[in-house]
Amino acid sequence: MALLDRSLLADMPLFAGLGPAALDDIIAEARSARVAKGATVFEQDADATSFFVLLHGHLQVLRITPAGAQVIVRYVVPGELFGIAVQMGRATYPATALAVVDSVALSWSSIAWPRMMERFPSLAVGMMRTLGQRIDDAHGRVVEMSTEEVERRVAHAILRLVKQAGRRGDRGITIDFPISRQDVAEMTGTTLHTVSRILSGWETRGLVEGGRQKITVCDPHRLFLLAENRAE
Amino acid sequence: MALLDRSLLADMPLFAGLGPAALDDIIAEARSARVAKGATVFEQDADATSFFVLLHGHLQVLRITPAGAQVIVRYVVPGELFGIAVQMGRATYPATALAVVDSVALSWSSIAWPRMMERFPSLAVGMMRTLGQRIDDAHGRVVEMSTEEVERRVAHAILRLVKQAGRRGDRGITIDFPISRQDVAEMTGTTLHTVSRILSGWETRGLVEGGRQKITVCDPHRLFLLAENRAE
DNA sequence: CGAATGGTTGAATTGTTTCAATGTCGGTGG
DNA sequence: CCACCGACATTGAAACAATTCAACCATTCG
Repeated sequence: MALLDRSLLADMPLFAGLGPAALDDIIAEARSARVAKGATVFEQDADATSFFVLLHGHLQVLRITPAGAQVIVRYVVPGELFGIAVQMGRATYPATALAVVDSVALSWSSIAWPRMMERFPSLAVGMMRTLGQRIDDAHGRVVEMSTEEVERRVAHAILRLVKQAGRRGDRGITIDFPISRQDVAEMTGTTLHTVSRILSGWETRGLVEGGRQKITVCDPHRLFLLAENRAE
Repeated sequence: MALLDRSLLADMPLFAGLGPAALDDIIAEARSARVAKGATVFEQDADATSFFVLLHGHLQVLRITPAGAQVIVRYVVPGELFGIAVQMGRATYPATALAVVDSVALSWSSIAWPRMMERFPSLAVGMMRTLGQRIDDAHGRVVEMSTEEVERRVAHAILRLVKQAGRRGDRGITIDFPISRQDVAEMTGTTLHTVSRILSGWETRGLVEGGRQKITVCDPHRLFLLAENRAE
């Protein structure tokens, strides 16, 4: 495997403002690990022994309710932090991180965090920004679920995924990892049946193109208008 | 008005671990302000010039959508931080804070925060804890809205309010500030009609007692079972 | 090739909203 | 002090969006 290099961290918001020497110090403490598709990096309620940065691949972060229902909290894309339970003052992970494709992550021991933060106080600022961003996203989702009906929620979810992980193709922009109707349902609080009907409807109207665990958005602008409920 | 005293901050998680001298320093920079019932402390999208601690009273934090729908993000109870947009790396407040009863808040200038944090690094840790708690709450709510039907969401919301702001009376535990059916609807993503029907139903069964802008929980345990969907 | 996983689509059902009407409480002003 | 107005609440009936139930098809993979 290639040697770990500070360039991996250089353009992450959390590490912005740190010099090369600092980045070298920080990366010297990191370990990297492969995660096979379908494997978990950590599981809900397990001891939060590490925190992570995704280098390669895509993860689902999901919560499972006592009743057994799954909810996808977010998708992690390369360059993002995840598993930051310690920083949140928690002893255990609040959710499970599952690789949806073969992935690679960098990890640091949780107990290293206080020391890192002491040496580089800007890490605390960056972490608060990250946490703040997550709060904002989560509140945005609460607002969405409170005020919008299913079709528009699905439209917003798809557009978010396209933005994060869209790959341009000749028929439109495709979400760059396998995603099932069930997954979309678990992101939007509905059933796979409803998602299937909605996507079929859109396909008829030329907005998207479906496929097994695949979604291609052919007309992002019209989908956006639909999501915002402005005419159509 | 009474002089500001460090004891106001002493038992807040954010300031835990700071000595008397530090608390004196911090409170010396604070200003206090009365907020009349119905007035706002700050409004959504306004410049985040200050951050706050509630000393007395109760606030609603609400988001308004472009379409005009309101969603109550949370209720602020005495001792809690609010308006911490700067710490989240934002220039503007993401929501509006509205006093539901006459209230008193302590405030600090946003520009004082970096200096405070530099002098007392434990503030950063405490703030990350607070932010983490908010993320957890918000995700919990997303899960709830994704997986539970309205009646149980309303039950959970009422139980949370009772826990935060319940006042023991002879007929049960009453929520200690005026709260309408519409408010409960805006917390749970439903309509005031549905909330009214649900509360009426509960009243018939002896679980709660209603009233104008008033909710008294007579049988918290049975309401809890209903919220958890375990028998009834 | 067979089994498993993912997807589609009709039909029936249901929880919730929408529409509408009416009632009640509390404060304000004549 | 009482009348009236506005805000809050209740409750029926109709409409509807989404779920549930069910059957079936397609694709992938071992």
